[in-house]
This record gives sequence, structure tokens and C-alpha cells, in this order.
Amino acid sequence: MARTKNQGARREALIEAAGRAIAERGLAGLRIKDIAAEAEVSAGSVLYYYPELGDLVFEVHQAAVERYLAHRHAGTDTIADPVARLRVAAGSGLPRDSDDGVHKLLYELHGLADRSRPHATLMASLYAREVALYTTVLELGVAAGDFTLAATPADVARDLVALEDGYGLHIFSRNPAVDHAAARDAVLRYARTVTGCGRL
Amino acid sequence: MARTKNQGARREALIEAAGRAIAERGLAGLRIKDIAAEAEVSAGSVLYYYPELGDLVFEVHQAAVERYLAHRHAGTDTIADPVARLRVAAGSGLPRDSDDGVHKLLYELHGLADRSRPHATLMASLYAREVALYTTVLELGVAAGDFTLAATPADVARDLVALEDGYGLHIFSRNPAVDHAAARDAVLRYARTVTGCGRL
DNA sequence: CCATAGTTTGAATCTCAGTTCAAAGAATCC
DNA sequence: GGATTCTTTGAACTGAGATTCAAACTATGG
Repeated sequence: MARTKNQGARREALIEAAGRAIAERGLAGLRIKDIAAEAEVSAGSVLYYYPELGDLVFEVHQAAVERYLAHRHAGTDTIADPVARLRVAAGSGLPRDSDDGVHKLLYELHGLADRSRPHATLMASLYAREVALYTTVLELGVAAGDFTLAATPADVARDLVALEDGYGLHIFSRNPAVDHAAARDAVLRYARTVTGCGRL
Repeated sequence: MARTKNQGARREALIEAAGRAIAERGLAGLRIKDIAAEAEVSAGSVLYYYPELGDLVFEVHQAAVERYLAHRHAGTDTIADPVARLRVAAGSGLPRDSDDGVHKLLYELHGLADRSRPHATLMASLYAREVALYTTVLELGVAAGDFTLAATPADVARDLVALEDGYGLHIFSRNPAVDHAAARDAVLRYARTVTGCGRL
């Protein structure tokens, strides 16, 4: 039994490569040869590891979700002050611009949920985990006496995620009326209103 | 100079047909023969009227935007009471389910804005018009003494649209945690909070 | 170092869908 | 009704990209 190095590493490389290809050309423009070129292998190799292209795309999606959440948590979990943490969280959920890497990938792949059960499940779990992230911050803020919520933490958290998604959608569609700063202001303004916290 | 009936009518029929095809199979799965079949003509005829398929898709997009806005306005403009009008508006901006016709088309086509200037412009104008619709209702409510806004009418209107878009996104991606009723409740709860109007 | 089994390639093949086009069909004009 | 021009069709053509596959390649074990 012989194997070059590690199929795991090659698979990871392909997932990375496919992610870049999708971010660049879009899901509709995804070509097997582009993935291969991006990973510096032949088209045949891509098929060797992923006879079903859909499987590769799904793993790209999974990886994007994990990386995105890891990034958000890394940026917020260590912040003790609920007010500061919420401020950071609000910024990290919104794309910088329409070329923002992971965000772009997620928006691009979100469209698959409509016709694919696995992708739908994945997106539902992403949603739940984002809601949980906000719920935690809100509960901390309530406990600390910083926030006085106008609704349940879960309700507010869901709204925050929906606002991010909605504004994010417009950032990606290059709506000149919506940019990162404006969207962040809007999310924070909402947070301020609903928590009664002027420091936000 | 002879013409069968009216190229206008044939074009409209093709736009309708393409719209149905996109809603059914998705933009990625759009095939010229499907459009032709849906319109009960040959593939050649489709090309005769639209040598550039992109032009047809763009007209489908335009038509969807107009139909959607017309529907929203028709349902709300005649309602005199600002509170009732806002309630109806909140419902009409959200898809019933993931198969809701015009909404589905709009979500499907929204993805084009990223890579196509015309589509981006179209979506930006849709956004502006939806914001305007809400702004009007809000101003009416303020004038009537029903609403006491926590922010400018435009800011609140933008949030309402973003909430709709965000929640709508999840309805389309078949997120079991988000359905029409839950999303509508959330939007109305937000409206209640930010307008201080308990009747909402 | 040879045998073995996993890995990689690139050329050949297959497939699907877009595109072309010549001929047939239909409406209108005179 | 014949001429003209627009319309429609379907069969042939073309091209892009996916898929196959036999041969070459590479670790590793013994």
C-alpha cells in the first residue's frame, strides 16, 4: 500500500482551489479545469478525488461556513465587555465590499440551498450558530446590566442576523446606496434602539 | 412589410416563458430549449427575437421587478390607515414559501447583480423604491400621530427592507426555523419597537 | 531494487447545448 | 393571386467542457 503523501492534504488543497475559483468566476462559471489550474494539477486529478463535483462544492461550502464562524468567534469571544463585543460582532458579520473573500463564497453558495437538501441544512446550521452567537452576547449584556431588551434575546439575535444578511446582500449586488459603514451603522443603530444602550 | 401579429406580444410571451423556466429550473439550469418549450415555439425562434440570451434574462428581471412593485403598491396604496398599511406592506415583502413566484424569480436573478452592471442598477432601483414605499407609510404614520420614530423614516425604511431581504433569503433556502409567519412577526415586532405603536 | 498499489497525466472520446441556415410558411400590399 | 418581407422551423454544425482510460510515475514494503 503506497500513497504519495496524504490524500487529506490534496483534498484540502482542492477545496481551497475550488473556493478561489468560485469566488473569482462565480458558481455558474465554475469549470473543472479552473479548479485544476488553481490547484496546479490536471483535470483528471480533480476527478480522481471528486468523481462527483457536487461533493467538492459541498465541502467548499462546509469549509467556508467553518472558517467564517471561526473568524467571527475569534474576533469576539475574548472580548469581555458585552457592548464592545456586540460592536465587533456587528462589523464582522458584514462584508467589507463585494469582493470580500469568505463572505463572497457564502453568498455565492447560499443559492444552492434552494435545490439541495445538504446545502440547505448547512445554511440552516450557519444561521442557528450566528443567532446563538448574538444571543450569547445579548444575554451577557443583560446580565451585566448594560442592555435592557425590548424583546427576547433570541428574537433580537434573529433580527440582527437578518439585518446583516439583508444589508450584506446589497453590498454584494454593488448597490451604491449600501456600503459596509452604512450597513454597520444601521445594525448598530438597531442594536442601540432595542437594547436601550447608548454606548453602542 | 409583413408581420404575423405583433413582435411585442411574442416578446412578452418569451419573457413570461423564460421567467417560468428560471423559476422552475433555476438560472443555472436555464436552457434555451426549455424557454422554447415553455413558449411553445422552436429554439430558433427564441434566438430570432433574442440573439443575446442575456437581453432576454434582463427583460425577465425588469418585468419581475415591475410586477413585484405593482403588486406591493396595489395592496397598500389604497389603505388610508398608516398602521394597517404598514402591516400589509410587511407581509407583501416576504415570500409565502420557497416556491413563491415573483419573489423566487427576484431572488434567483439577484445573484446576477454581482457581475452585471445593468442587473446591479436594476436591483439598486428596486431597493430604492421599496425604501421609498416604506418611507411614505412611515411619514404618513408620523403625520397622523400614530408613529413616534426612534430614527429617521429613511433609516427605519432601510432596516425594514433589509429585514425582509434577510428573512426572505432564509425562507428561500428552506430554513425550517424561518417561515412566512415568523418572518412577518419579526418585521412587525421591529416596526412596533421603532415606531412605538402598539397597534402594529 | 523489484514488486505493489496508489497517484497523475494528457490525449481521445463523449455529450450537451448553442448557433447557423436554407427552406417553408404566413401576413400584407398592390 | 403574385410579390414581398417577416417569421418559423428543424436539421446540420460547432464548440466547450466533462469523462474515460491506458500508460507513466512514485512511494513504500519486503
